[in-house]
Amino acid sequence: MENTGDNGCEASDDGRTLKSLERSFAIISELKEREVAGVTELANATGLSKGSVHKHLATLRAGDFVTKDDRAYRLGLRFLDIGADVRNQIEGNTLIQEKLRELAEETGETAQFTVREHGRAVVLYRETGMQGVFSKGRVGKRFHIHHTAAGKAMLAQMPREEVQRLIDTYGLTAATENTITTETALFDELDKVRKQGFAINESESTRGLRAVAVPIVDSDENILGAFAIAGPAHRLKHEQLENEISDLIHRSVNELELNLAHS
Amino acid sequence: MENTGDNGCEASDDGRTLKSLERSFAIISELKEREVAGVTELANATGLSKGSVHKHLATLRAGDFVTKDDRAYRLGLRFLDIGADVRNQIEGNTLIQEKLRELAEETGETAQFTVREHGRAVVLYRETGMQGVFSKGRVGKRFHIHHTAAGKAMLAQMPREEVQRLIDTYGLTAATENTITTETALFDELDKVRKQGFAINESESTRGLRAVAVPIVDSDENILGAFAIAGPAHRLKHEQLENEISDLIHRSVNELELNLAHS
DNA sequence: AATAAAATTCACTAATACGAAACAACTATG
DNA sequence: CATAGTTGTTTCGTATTAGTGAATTTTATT
Repeated sequence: MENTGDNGCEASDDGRTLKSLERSFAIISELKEREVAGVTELANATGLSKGSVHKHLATLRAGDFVTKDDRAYRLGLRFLDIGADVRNQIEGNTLIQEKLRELAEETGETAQFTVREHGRAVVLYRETGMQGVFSKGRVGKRFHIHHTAAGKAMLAQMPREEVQRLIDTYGLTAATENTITTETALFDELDKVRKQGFAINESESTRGLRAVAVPIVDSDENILGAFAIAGPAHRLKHEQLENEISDLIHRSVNELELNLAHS
Repeated sequence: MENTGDNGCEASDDGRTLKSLERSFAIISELKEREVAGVTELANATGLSKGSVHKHLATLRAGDFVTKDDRAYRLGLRFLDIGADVRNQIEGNTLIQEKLRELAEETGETAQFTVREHGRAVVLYRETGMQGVFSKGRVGKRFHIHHTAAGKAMLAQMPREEVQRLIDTYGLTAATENTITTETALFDELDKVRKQGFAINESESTRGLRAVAVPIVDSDENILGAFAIAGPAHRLKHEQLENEISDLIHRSVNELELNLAHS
């Protein structure tokens, strides 16, 4: 696995941020990767002293952000508590879940609702159909926005200069040999998406994974997110995605948009 | 709504914790309750200066724990990212979801998988059946352990002195007029639960809500959590819970325990 | 356009987070 | 069973830095 700098926790030395908090983030980050770790291990990983790491962990523990069994520290469920709360704050979340469920049932594949946050695409809800789980993309997972169908669907709704800004900030990193990595290719793709009304992901994030996505916008043209259906390339043929499946998603998105407008 | 001190974020003045981190927690806590807030509002709420709150928010923002639109600060999806990751670390999570789904489908009600963390019961997974959502208990939500069927199911599996310790630490706060609030009543109830093999919640956490729960233990007697079915009292009759539904959950739990033992 | 309010930046200082080392608790090993 | 070797926890002095309050910039309001 290449390090694309995903868990951005480099300490910044300008005086505009709290260093101690950043150190906590670093500890959390390391703990996330390791699932379970001890004080010494984390001290080595972060470059902090054992005593300091201990203090951080003790504080995080008091806030339920970290658990400790014996000498094994883990991340706690407070993150889920807050995360689920944040997720439930978006309007129409129950409706969104219902629609996803319909989609998952009708297609038998995985249906996802994705939003963007900063420059990333984040999967907020996920329902899997009968065909079972073809994972990648668990809830909460953050993707580079140009790697995913949902991401491209959202980008296509954004003004060109905003897309440009995202490119300038985050670049166009590759995930597979199919990933779009040049500006011109991306803008061409977004034009196509805009014309079609849906975006397709042809193994651009994971080899063997296909997906279609349709953007969701409210009456004020705000991008709320995107619905997507994803599955293994051997089950989901390209023509299916372009026809039946994109139609299904469109129908769901339209119904959702209508319902949201009346509330 | 009474303040039971749920979001425990009182600053402790012993030198064993990081004060600046605790202040961040306080800000996060306030932000969670308000959904959206500005610097001044948070400064007033926490008693910190505007400048300081700003610095905290800037740092949290850099870590994707907070988002800012215009002058509106909100909690970010990083919490969901980490939370979902923590949740997925528990063994057999896919199996658990499958079983919940079966249960939700068979009963038409809401099926939940709950674990304990520290003295609380936390809903980790949740599947809703056709009868629709009778909410309370979204994913990640933390309950006082004696308020819920799942909590009582887990307590019944714990050694008496550990239960005692929890009571001593957290007390037996009331949520409704049915909540068990005395030690003797609780221990009696746990005896009953142990004999029956399931726990019932008769409007002990929310008026009009009934639930049954069965504990899940592994081959080493470790308590992994509990499965529960919950729904409105008018749909779920007491006899149903004691008979058909508790049997259904038992079957699922047994299958799950078996599967977990072989891995 | 003018005024008000809120967010951000700045400089200074008191608070405190950090590191190093001592101490305690637990593991492994002979 | 004793001893050496880890690992976690606590203590303490000090350098760092987090916080305050005011100045400055930005955004909203009249």
